[in-house]
Formats: sequence, C-alpha cells, structure tokens
Amino acid sequence: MTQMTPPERDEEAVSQFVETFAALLSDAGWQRMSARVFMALMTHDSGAMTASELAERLQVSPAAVSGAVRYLGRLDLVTRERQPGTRRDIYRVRNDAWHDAVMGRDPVLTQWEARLSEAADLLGPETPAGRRFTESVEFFMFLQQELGGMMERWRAHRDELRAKYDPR
Amino acid sequence: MTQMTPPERDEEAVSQFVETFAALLSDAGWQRMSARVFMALMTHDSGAMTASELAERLQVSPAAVSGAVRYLGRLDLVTRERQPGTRRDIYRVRNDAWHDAVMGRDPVLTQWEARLSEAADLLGPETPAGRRFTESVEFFMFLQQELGGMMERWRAHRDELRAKYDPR
DNA sequence: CACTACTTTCATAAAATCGTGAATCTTGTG
DNA sequence: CACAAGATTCACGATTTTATGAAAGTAGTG
Repeated sequence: MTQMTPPERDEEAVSQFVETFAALLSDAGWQRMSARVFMALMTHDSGAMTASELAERLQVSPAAVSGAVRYLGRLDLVTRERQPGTRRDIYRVRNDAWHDAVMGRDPVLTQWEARLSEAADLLGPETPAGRRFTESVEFFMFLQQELGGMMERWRAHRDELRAKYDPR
Repeated sequence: MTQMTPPERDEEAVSQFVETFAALLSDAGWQRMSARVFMALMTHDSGAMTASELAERLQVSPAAVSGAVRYLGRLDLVTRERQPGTRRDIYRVRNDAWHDAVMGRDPVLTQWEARLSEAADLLGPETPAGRRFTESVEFFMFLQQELGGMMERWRAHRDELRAKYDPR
C-alpha cells in the first residue's frame, strides 16, 4: 500500500474558522480569549498544545494564554499535563468537551434555582409574582432532572455511532 | 370572610434580588440592562410595567429601557402592548418566559451546528480533528432533537402542577 | 393640523473588560 | 542551592460596551 501524504489543510481557512466560531462562543457569554484557545485546541489534530504554541498560533502573550486556560480548566474543558522531559505544560481538550460544556451548566442552574426559590419566599407564595417564581423553580428542577437522562442517552448514542463508523 | 391586607413586600429586598439575579443572567451572557428589566417585570405582581415605571424602578433613563425591551422583544420574552386610553406602552413578561429563554437557544444551536459541520469538511473527515468535529455535529443534532421532547414533557408536567396547586 | 405625550435614535461620556509587559513566583536541574 | 525555564500575577493602557441627554420621530387628541 502506498504511503499517503498527510491530507493538506488550508491553514488560513482553519484559522479563520477558529476566529469565527470563537466569536460565536463569545456572543454566548464565553470569555473571548478562552474561546479562541478552546477552538485552537479543537482544530489541532492532537487536541493538545503547549502554552507557547497557543500564544504563537493566536498571536497573543503568554499572560493571555495563562488566563484563558485557567478559565477553561475550571470548566473542566481543558486539562493540564506536563510535557515529559521539559518544564512545559500541555493543554488538552477533553474528548467530550461539548458534553461537558453543556453539562457544566448544571452548577449554574443549581445556583439560579436556589436564588429563584429564595425569591419565591420573599415575594410570598400566594402572590402572583410569588407563584411565578415557584413555577420558575419547578422549571429549573425539571430541567436539571432531564439533563441527566439526556446525557445518558447521548453517551449511548455516541458509542453507537462510534461503533458504526470507527470500529476499533 | 375578612378582607386580607395585601401581603407586605420587603421592597428593599426584592430590589436587591432583582439586581443580584440580573447579574447572574449577565454572567450567562445576557445584556445587563435587559436582565434588569426582565427581573423587574418578573417580580412585579402584574408582570407588566410601563417604560417610565421601569425607568423609575431601575433608576435609568427611558433610552436605556427602550434598548432593553427591544432586545427582550426579539427574544420573545417580553411583549409590548398599548395601555388603553393613554399613549404609553406597557411591557409584559410572557408567562412561559423561562421556557422560551431556554428554547430560544435553538437558533443558536442550529447556527453552531452549521459552522461545525463546515469545519468538519474543512479539516477532512479522516483526520483526528475532523472526526472530533463530526462528533460535535452529532452532539448538537442530538441536543436539538432532545430539546423538543423535553419541552413537550415540561408543558405536561407544568399543567399537572398547576392542576394540583391552583385548580381553576 | 397644531399640540402634546410618549418613544426612539444617536453622538458622547463613563465604565467595564481585555490583553500586555514587566516583575514575581514555581519548579526542575546540574 | 544557584540557576534557568516557564508559568502566573498585576498595574496599566487600549478597546469595547453601556447608559445618557438631547434631538428627532410618531401618533393620539382637540
């Protein structure tokens, strides 16, 4: 069998995509730099890059990368690991990053629910506004419950797809 | 039966809640002023206020209110109606505002999915990065499908709760 | 059709956010 | 334990976002 040349990527186009999609994420409330770093990692074949590679790729300072990966780390979208034999850290996107990004909303929803619940008490459960908040709380409770099952189903669906297209 | 005095609200506390929760929404990517207007309406018993009431309540200019309600209107979270007999518009939160706020994400997801799909092609479906994007697309397709059923279930659940606690 | 009561637009000012460079800290190495 | 490679922090300047006041627009009313 002949050795294939590595499929050529239009780096220009990829880079532009990184910026475009990062902007979409930024519209959705992500920190801008974190979105850029995240997409740079996602589009990288290995899904892992060092801080200086990221800085070079995105034309930003090491300081900016540092802040961005800290944020991504807290969301558990990126993991840090030490590059063996060097003092460099490597940042890697988690495989189910999107899954985590969506499920990562969970603490947020919990927080919202708690505050809404306090508000319901504050407003008085028999007042129209209070009733509105009680129902809001119900909604977020429901939402969280559903999310669990949904992600369960996703994993099953994903494994099915993987078995189908990429049987290992 | 004795006529109850209207249940007294701690307006100070309600106002503080409005600000706190608006800040949470703002963290989640909402425009700040829109979040404040939204919460002001939510905490109002009638769920409806005029522009000047909102301006007074939030201590902002009419211009700020105008911008905020336009944004909320586009998301279909607030409706505008004319106050009969006056030249004032009143803004009203839709009853299933939260439902709409969550489902309103749908166009966003569609947009993301489209861009991710393009990226998958760009990267080449056989490359590791390309495969990552293919799976991302699958994920968002799955998500949108699930959201439909979920909201269906929410409506059923909500009606059940209403029948239980507030039989009319 | 002029007057009045609101609403919206727009240029500008104020405030928040973001990225940088320089300094500092951490950690591995000889 | 001194040195060096990287990572992180922080004060500052730059950019972007946000709210305002003033002006213009719109639509009821007499």
